[in-house]
Amino acid sequence: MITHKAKDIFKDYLFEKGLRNTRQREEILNVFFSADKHITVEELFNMLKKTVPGIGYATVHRNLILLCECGLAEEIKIGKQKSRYEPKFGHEHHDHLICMKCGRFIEVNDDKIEKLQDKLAEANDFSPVRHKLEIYGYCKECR
Amino acid sequence: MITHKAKDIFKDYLFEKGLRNTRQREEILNVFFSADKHITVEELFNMLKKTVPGIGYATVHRNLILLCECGLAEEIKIGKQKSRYEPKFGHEHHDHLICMKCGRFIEVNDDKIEKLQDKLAEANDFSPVRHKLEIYGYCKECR
DNA sequence: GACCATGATGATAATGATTATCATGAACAT
DNA sequence: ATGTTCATGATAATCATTATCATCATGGTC
Ligand SMILES: [Mn+2]
Ligand SMILES: [Mn+2]
Ligand SMILES: [Zn+2]
Ligand SMILES: [Zn+2]
Repeated sequence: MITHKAKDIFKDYLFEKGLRNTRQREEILNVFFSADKHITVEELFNMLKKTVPGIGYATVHRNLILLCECGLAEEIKIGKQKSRYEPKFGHEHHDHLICMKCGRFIEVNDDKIEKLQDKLAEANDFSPVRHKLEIYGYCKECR
Repeated sequence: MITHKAKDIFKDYLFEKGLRNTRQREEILNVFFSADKHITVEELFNMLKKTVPGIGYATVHRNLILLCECGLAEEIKIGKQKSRYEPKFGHEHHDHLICMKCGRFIEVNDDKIEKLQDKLAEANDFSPVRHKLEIYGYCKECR
């Protein structure tokens, strides 16, 4: 269920930037968070057509970008697949185990790895900002 | 300098698959390995036009895929950038530190991280096959 | 060397996700 | 209620990648 908190974050962001509340934006937020998975623009667009007939593909796309900007979503690009967006409210940083058969994403986190990454960057005179760790293989059901 | 070994690997692969040696294939291999960096199809295409006038873009693209198939190259996709290909002959597995300003790739490797990744996968009933670790930030010259 | 089957090439078009454009409609401060 | 300006939705543009296809070239055979 989508908390009021996420809605507030979005509304505050819109206000700050001088942007407007719209029926579409409300529904995009609702459906995106209720889906609660790594979703493509197209998938979200198709879901939204039921609640907001006539909604445009570009509107969904534009607002996913907006959600990313205010930290409520994150774009995930895997190889050549189309972009996916994951809800980020209340989600800590995590990495992904990606099943090469069924496509399932398992979200994981390992503090030791995170720390070693920082050390590795440091050792190369590199200031890390963010990182992406994806492990491809086969999940329990698929191996 | 490109060793005979890489050429042999390529030729053996072509023979196995019933494919043919061509002037274009020879030059693509030569130029790709002498460039020795993460290169796009377009960049390689432009370099090749000097040695093989009239060479086609599609030919370069097709043969980079071929080089990947026989293990002499690896495709690197970073976000929405166009695909890059890196020579893999004699290269061990490594990860990348990617400068968000100048675009430089620093190749790194950390055994501890590699081992922890396997443990992490194991702990999630996941059989890892390969992985991708990219750390984005700023290099020595750009921070 | 000539011949032939078939893969390779290069020009071009198709594809498809993403992004831009623009006329019209809607939000919201006054 | 009005006006300004942003948002929307339809549509087109973009652009890397991939497919198509007529023609050429390779490598095996005689
Ligand atoms: Mn991580
Ligand atoms: Mn690694
Ligand atoms: Zn699976
Ligand atoms: Zn740099």
